[in-house]
Amino acid sequence: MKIASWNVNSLNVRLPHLEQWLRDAQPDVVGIQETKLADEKFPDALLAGLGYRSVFSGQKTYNGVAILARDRAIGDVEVGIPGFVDDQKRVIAATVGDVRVVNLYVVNGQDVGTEKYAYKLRWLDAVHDWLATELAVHPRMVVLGDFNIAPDERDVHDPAIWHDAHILTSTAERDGLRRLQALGLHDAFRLHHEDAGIFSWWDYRQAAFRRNLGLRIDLTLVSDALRAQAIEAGVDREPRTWERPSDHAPAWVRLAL
DNA sequence: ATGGTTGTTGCACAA
Repeated sequence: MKIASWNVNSLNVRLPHLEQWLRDAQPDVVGIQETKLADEKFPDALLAGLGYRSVFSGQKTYNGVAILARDRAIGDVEVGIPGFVDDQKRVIAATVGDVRVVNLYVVNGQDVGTEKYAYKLRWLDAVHDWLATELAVHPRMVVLGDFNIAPDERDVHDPAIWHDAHILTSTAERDGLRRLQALGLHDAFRLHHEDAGIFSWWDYRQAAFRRNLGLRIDLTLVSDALRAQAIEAGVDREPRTWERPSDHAPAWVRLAL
């Protein structure tokens, strides 16, 4: 069972890339972020034609998340963080087979010290408390998404720029991610790779992709109960080479299920 | 990064 996460940065623009990538990569489950589509505009019929059921929670212009699944029903769909009032559509969870899939579009946070940064930290706290209770109900869980946090120095191209006072790498953000991991959620990529310099996002500016000036901020976390079954993980750089790409590449994990 | 690029019921703002 191959499970992937991809921030498509507008599903309207990237739908041809998504179609191509579904054919190439053959994922069983995909969490999509930044669809930027209201629910009535979501291309569920088109995706069904490609063999994927979909559930989604979106809004125009910003945010928007979805879960796609092939050959398996999608059940128990939950949208948002219970008890956390938020107009921004950043969270969707559902059960696929016997795996609980939680798809997160983590707040970017703009800059350390801003109001958006404070919202990011509050939001991470709320996700932490929610997932702590969810894991008790659904021990077989994959939490994936655009985390907008690079876990450690191996996940940034230049630690002198991306340091403890910088957005996406600040100490408080990394502590927030570590608290999630401490619930028993393991970065599947790091279960199989120790190397630095494997990234999932490259800024559109400064020819960052060509120069591999990136960060690894798109993650697939597997719960304790699934850890031994996470047999392979990686980032698929290829869609980032295509014409008019998303700034993110798909991150994936393969479970022996 | 005082820079730069992409996306949007766009023309400023989010990333």
